[in-house]
Amino acid sequence: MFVRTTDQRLQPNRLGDLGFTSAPTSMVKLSEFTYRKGKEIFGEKEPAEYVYQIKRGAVRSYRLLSDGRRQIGAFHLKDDVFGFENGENHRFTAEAVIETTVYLMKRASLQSMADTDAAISRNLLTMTTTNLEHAENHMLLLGRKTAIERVAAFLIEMDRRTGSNNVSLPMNRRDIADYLGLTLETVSRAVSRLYYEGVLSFRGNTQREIVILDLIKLQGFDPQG
Amino acid sequence: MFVRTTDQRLQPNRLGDLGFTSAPTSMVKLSEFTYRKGKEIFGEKEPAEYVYQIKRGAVRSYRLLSDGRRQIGAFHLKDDVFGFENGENHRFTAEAVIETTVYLMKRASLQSMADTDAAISRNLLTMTTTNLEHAENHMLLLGRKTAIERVAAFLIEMDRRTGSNNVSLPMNRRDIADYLGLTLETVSRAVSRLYYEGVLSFRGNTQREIVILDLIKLQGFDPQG
DNA sequence: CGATCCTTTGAAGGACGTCAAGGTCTGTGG
DNA sequence: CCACAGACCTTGACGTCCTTCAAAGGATCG
Repeated sequence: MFVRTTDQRLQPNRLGDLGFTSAPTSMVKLSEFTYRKGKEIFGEKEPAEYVYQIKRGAVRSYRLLSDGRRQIGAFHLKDDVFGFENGENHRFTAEAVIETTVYLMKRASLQSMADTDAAISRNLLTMTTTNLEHAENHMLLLGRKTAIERVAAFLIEMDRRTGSNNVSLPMNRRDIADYLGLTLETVSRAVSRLYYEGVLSFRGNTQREIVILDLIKLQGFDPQG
Repeated sequence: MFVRTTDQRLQPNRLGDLGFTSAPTSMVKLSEFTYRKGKEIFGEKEPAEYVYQIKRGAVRSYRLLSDGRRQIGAFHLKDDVFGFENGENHRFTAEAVIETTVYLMKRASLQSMADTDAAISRNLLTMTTTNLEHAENHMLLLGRKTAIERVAAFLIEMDRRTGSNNVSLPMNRRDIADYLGLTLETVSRAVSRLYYEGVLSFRGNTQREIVILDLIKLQGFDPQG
């Protein structure tokens, strides 16, 4: 039988209470914008003028080495907040993985709100801590897990974040590889192996629509803890 | 000639202004404690009762996989603050790398101080952001850098943090390896190579006392940026 | 000054990367 | 509706960087 946990507490960046959707609109001007697939939302080292929340779509945040090697630090999905910086500049480049609509908020407004509202200030700390926890987990993955373990961990993460065993991946194999510190071929081989082991199958006629058939067995591939 | 930057702004966790050393002692009870080499200061998932600042010594923070694979997330050196958690429990195990004396402060005291003092609250956010930036840099290293690049980056980091080209490493090769996502043999080979390339030499009769002879050349091994 | 820990170095193996080819899916224009 | 181009994915063969295994030479400390 198939068991699913519904615990959503670890969902990263879900912060409707940051002021994006619930704050008095009299205080905050809330606009939105749509980016086509592949378009850059902001670049590394650019001034951090806005904070974003995803209404629809998916975003990748990454850094590059001088020779083009890329490390994706996080994928941002529906409702996730991203682009918040404590300092002046962005530390990542953010791009739309697919067509993506975001809510925008001026960082300066958020800062001033935080100065007067201790609750918002605490939320900024909570949000940063959530990002830190994600990065800490990812360091363990990148430093010490094998290819199959990384791919399993990725699928488990996507399963948890979408809250469904029908995982629709917006990103391609190269994006996944650059998130997991692998090559796209190694990711492909790992997914194939999980398919042949009966852990997952594909839906429709694309390899991006994945059905987790056996979450317990999948978790057995990831030695977390 | 040998060039050195004196920019210390990125020094992680240096927070004398957190209340550890400069706050009115009438408000805060400040005690200290000494741990012998190898002793655990706190364990993963334990309640986060105290926040620590290093008076003397060095500390490693790490997480384990079930089969014993270890990822060290950070080394904490003199003046660094560590063990601060926004949540209830520690997310890492912390151990003294060598004999280490720390200042202790009750987390609850810090929390209550933050509630009344916005400056302290901002410092907590800044500290968490500093940790996040370090983790982000480390993800790039673990995901996309080669062995020699990782070791070079590590030596550059230690050089910067100690503010001296005479780097005295408190940790052994295994610790370095577990920080860099490598094996101790690979670290040893990389250090040897840098020695034979004239980038560094050793001081005294131990391999832990390293002299950076050519920081520019060393930086050439690390493709950061 | 002996026991233990740490580091280096060599040799061999393996996991993942690289290179290459072919298949599938999607969108577009005829 | 079909043809075609381009993007994406899989799979195989081979290469390589790092790990594993092993041994020997310091360094440290009782």
